[in-house]
Amino acid sequence: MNPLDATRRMAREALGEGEICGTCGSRVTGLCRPLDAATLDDVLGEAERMSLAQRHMLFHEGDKAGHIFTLVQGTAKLTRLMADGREQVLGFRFAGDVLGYTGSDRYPFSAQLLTSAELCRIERKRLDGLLRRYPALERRLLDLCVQELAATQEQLVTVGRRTAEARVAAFLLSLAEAGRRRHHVGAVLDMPMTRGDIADFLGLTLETVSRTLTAFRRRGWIREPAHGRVELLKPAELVELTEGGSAL
Amino acid sequence: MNPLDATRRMAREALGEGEICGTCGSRVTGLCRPLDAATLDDVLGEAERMSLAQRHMLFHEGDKAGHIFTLVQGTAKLTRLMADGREQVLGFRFAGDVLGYTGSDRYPFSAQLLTSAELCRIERKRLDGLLRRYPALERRLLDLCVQELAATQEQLVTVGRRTAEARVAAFLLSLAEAGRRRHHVGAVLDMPMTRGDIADFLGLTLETVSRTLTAFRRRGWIREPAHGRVELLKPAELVELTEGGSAL
DNA sequence: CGTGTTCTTGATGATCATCAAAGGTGGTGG
DNA sequence: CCACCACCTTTGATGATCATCAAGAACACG
Repeated sequence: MNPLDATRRMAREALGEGEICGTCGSRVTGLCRPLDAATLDDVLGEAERMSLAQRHMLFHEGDKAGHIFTLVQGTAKLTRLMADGREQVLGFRFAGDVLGYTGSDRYPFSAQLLTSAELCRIERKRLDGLLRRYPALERRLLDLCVQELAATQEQLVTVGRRTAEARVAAFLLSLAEAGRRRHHVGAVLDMPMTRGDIADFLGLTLETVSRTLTAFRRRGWIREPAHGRVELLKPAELVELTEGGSAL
Repeated sequence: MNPLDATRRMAREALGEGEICGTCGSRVTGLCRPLDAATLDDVLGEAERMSLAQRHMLFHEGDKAGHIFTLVQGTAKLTRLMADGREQVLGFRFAGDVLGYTGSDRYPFSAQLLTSAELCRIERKRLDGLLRRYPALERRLLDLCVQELAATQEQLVTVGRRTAEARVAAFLLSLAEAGRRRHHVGAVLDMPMTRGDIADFLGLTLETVSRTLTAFRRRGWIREPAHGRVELLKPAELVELTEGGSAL
């Protein structure tokens, strides 16, 4: 008997919004969130679950876009490489996010895990078939794309018009927001990215990011109880910095 | 007799890729590009054509998202306002582009015309009905969204990791690229945006943009035969600047 | 022709990058 | 279990890039 059958049956039965899904995610987020039982069953039949180690490259910029991933557990960064070797981080992705959907047949950026991760992937051409059969899936993809676009535009404002301190503050707040979306409990956030990653995200150098974080720490605005963890002690101050920032 | 009938009949007959469409665009681009005759007929029945003057605000950030627009003729800028009044230009939009599709019920940014313009708009709830009836439309919207996302990511690289000169060069090249997409003929490009607009797009000040453009002019890389016009005389040099730029 | 807006150009200085080096941290293998 | 090594982080000193302030020139509009 196919080991998937049990989990599929489970999925078909437990399908409330954000419910647990045995095969595709700890909660039904990712692609599958709004699907009805029959559709989900079908989608899961085409999907493949996997565990990968920290630093694994899911795909490289320019690779053939063979799969769409949904991150079940863990964190990843999306990056574009410049001609001279420096990189721009386009964004970070967390549990429940979908990665690698493209219009063209090549990935326009790279995706690398920052932590070990669980994920679920589906072949691009299988997905195309599913999209044809289930318009709800296409709608879901459109919603996700619109959200990503909004987040990227927000990031453009941050990088284009804010001071170094305001950028770091905005980053910390976005971490907290991402935690909230994942129903994260507790005040301490995971921050698995290095200062270099953060710098490449914010258009700064790692030295500036480091200096800014220690400044925040000294002001009592944040706390770093362990490596890869932060707590925002004074979110209001961070927000104010973000808003008032006289950048240019 | 409804004056639309004639144009609709025309549209139904002439429907090759990029063909002329009497009601919705000088060419069938925008939303309607990949639609078959019956669908197009239906969509056009729900749409409304209009001419607007330079500087007209199509909508403001935070407004109720009542319409989706496709720009038939002219240029617009999309902007987000910061708390202190400065603005970030998220992008420029040209003939054939679609504006104002959102996941939420409010526009997340403002749209203002830089030139007088012709456009075609459709009510949001009518569009929703059409999307339900015609999956091809939803697919089209998804493709457009993916393209916008890619463009915004590219802009993030420009603003985050390039020098002032490289940013201006990238902007000029993107203008040329946009011209190409619209089958623009001739070497001289329209550039209806002010130095201030360009600065707000690139995360610079208008003075820096001005200085950089005069520098390019003095090097013989560009020419401005009239206000609101540019010609790229040495695109290769601009590309090199864009690539080699040691920014941070 | 006058007025408001946009553009250009200059002088000055702040922010943040660059270069440099030392202190931590985690991981690996002996 | 400890020691070593690679990588990440912190902190300092210096300077370049680009913002800011300022004023005049060119242009568009009524």
